[in-house]
Amino acid sequence: MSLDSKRPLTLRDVSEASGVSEMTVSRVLRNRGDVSDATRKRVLAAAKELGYVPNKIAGALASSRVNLVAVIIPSLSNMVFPEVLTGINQVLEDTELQPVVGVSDYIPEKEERVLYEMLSWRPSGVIIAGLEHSDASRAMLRAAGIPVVEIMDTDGVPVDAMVGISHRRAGREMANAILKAGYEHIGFMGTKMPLDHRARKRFEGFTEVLAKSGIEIEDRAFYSGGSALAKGREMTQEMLERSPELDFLYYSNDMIGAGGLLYLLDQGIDVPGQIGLAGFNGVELLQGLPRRLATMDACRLEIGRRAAKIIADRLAEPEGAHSDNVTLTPTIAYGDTLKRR
Amino acid sequence: MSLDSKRPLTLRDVSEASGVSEMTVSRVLRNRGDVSDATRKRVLAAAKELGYVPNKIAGALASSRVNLVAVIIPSLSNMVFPEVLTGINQVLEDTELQPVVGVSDYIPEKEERVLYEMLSWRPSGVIIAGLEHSDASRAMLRAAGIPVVEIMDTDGVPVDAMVGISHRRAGREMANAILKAGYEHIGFMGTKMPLDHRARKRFEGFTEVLAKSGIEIEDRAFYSGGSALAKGREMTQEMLERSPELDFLYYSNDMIGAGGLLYLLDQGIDVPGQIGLAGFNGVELLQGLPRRLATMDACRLEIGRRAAKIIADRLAEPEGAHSDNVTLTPTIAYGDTLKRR
DNA sequence: ATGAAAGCGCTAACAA
DNA sequence: TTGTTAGCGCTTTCAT
Repeated sequence: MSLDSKRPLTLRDVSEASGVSEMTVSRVLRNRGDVSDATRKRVLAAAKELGYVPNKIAGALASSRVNLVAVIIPSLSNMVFPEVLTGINQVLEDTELQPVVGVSDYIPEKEERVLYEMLSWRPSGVIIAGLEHSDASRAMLRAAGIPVVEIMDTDGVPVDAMVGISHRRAGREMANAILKAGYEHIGFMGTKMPLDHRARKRFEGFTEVLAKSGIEIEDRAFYSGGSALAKGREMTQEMLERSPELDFLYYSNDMIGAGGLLYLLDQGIDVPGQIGLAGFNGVELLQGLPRRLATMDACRLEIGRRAAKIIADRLAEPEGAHSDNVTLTPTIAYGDTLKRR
Repeated sequence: MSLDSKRPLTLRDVSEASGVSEMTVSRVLRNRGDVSDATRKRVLAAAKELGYVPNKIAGALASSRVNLVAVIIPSLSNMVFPEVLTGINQVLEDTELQPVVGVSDYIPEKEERVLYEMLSWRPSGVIIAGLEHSDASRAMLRAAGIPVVEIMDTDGVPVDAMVGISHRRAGREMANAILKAGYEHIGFMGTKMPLDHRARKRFEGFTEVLAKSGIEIEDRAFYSGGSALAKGREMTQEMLERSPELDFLYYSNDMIGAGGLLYLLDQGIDVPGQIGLAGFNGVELLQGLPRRLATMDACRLEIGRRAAKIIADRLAEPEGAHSDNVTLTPTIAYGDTLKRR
């Protein structure tokens, strides 16, 4: 039974309850140094009996070691970032490190605030989405003196390390595949997110390749808010009514692409004969659709794993001359909505 | 420019750079007490110039105040918990409080570990999913001496406060609606998760009502892993081949329900005439489907908001005789897959 | 194998 | 308005 005092328990309480010095209690609780089996047992018993929970704040201050890894991502509400977190978790679970997640909502100022807030807890490392940050944020990252891994994107220069894919290249490859398949009248749909740099880069790579063949995007639409699947449906209908000549629709993410696909199937339109479709991300959801949408994997899980690995390795071996820039190269999944060749 | 030393900056550095005592610097940085405008400016300038980031660890230890709220949820990989987090965030954003998320993967031992880990940072409050926890977890929650809100479920006794819906009632209501609509041969599909107590309670409520009408579930199937949409598809096909007499399928979540719906539409089966369908959660995704699946909202956003509100209020006003048990009552969304009456 | 002393970087409480 | 003095609860370091 625990004493029902209001004051949280301290090492001292355990020390008194077990008749052992605070120092020894501390050693037992951290499995450090030599402690006789007898005292170890007494201490453990006392701690459990009291229901003692160590105070990491005091511990961290004294040891100036904090096993926290700050993870900053733009959003939790599309499946992509949770999957990155899963990857990070998988790797950190085998270490002492604990991820702590902050969300920036794609807003640089908010990212800056969140970063500041997290750095003030003196984490051992930072994993942060994207290569674009405010000057202040970049300065903080550099000044923190801890491993920093920028993830998702490799089209740019990292503060320290980076793990991701080239979204520009992803856009280019999809454009090439589409042209090779013979499509010529292309529409684009995406999110209304000027600050989603990865979507922007994909788009840039995409149009760049089209331009080389003298082709331009013939119609485009952007949405914000609401159910992506429903928006994909609506936007597709509207776009095809507006631009019936289109023979290919490129979506900036799989969810709206799936919405478009469902709409076209509803309408009995021949996919990919009459109209081809492609999305981006390789979300699991697509497996359950009546046809598999063409897409490109964003390597989310792997990115999370590699990033966490870099942090863990650096902390374990602070010496090594680390140059950790990992570019993963996803390939196109043609599915059933993009003619092959 | 910051001095490129390896040692992190301290208040003392700012104090020296600005020629003001540490105490006054501290006051400026926290907007506390009276500080002349002149010194305030000097301090702020010095801090910015150096790129000082306060050390919350030291601050928290000294003040024994930590504006962290521990949030413990079973998973990030279905849309339900991220949405709860959104609600929590919305409310906490207007306060000093910061949510910190831990994931238990539906495993009590892991929940216990995560809780222990989080409590060791001495948060100001805890929001934790579910009412079922290990004895040790419950003991920790009680002993922590901070506000604890158990969320999602209200079928049980909370340690302190709770916010959620009655899943048993949700199951009962759906069963009633199904019976009233005249369906009699019912199949059930769900996740293979003995530890998802909310799904279990819905199922219990569901079968309880059926039993009163002398009806039993005639077939059932459970899945784990993989794309829920795809699993819903497969399981539905298999079940109907096995049990062609079924005229209603009740799914434990909307994703597998959506998979089933897509399958039935593919097959040209009359929904809800020949077969009725219902899921659970009210996920946004359903809006984009060719037919709207019948479902019941889990009130995710509202649960998050109310829980955060309770924590914030208690901390603002530690006196009030709080008895915070909030039961939200979702209603059935009939959609297009459940006959009305 | 165990203990004592000092101090991590900050803030509460009081003094000037 | 500003500064001084004691810790917060632990761990480091050194002694025993």
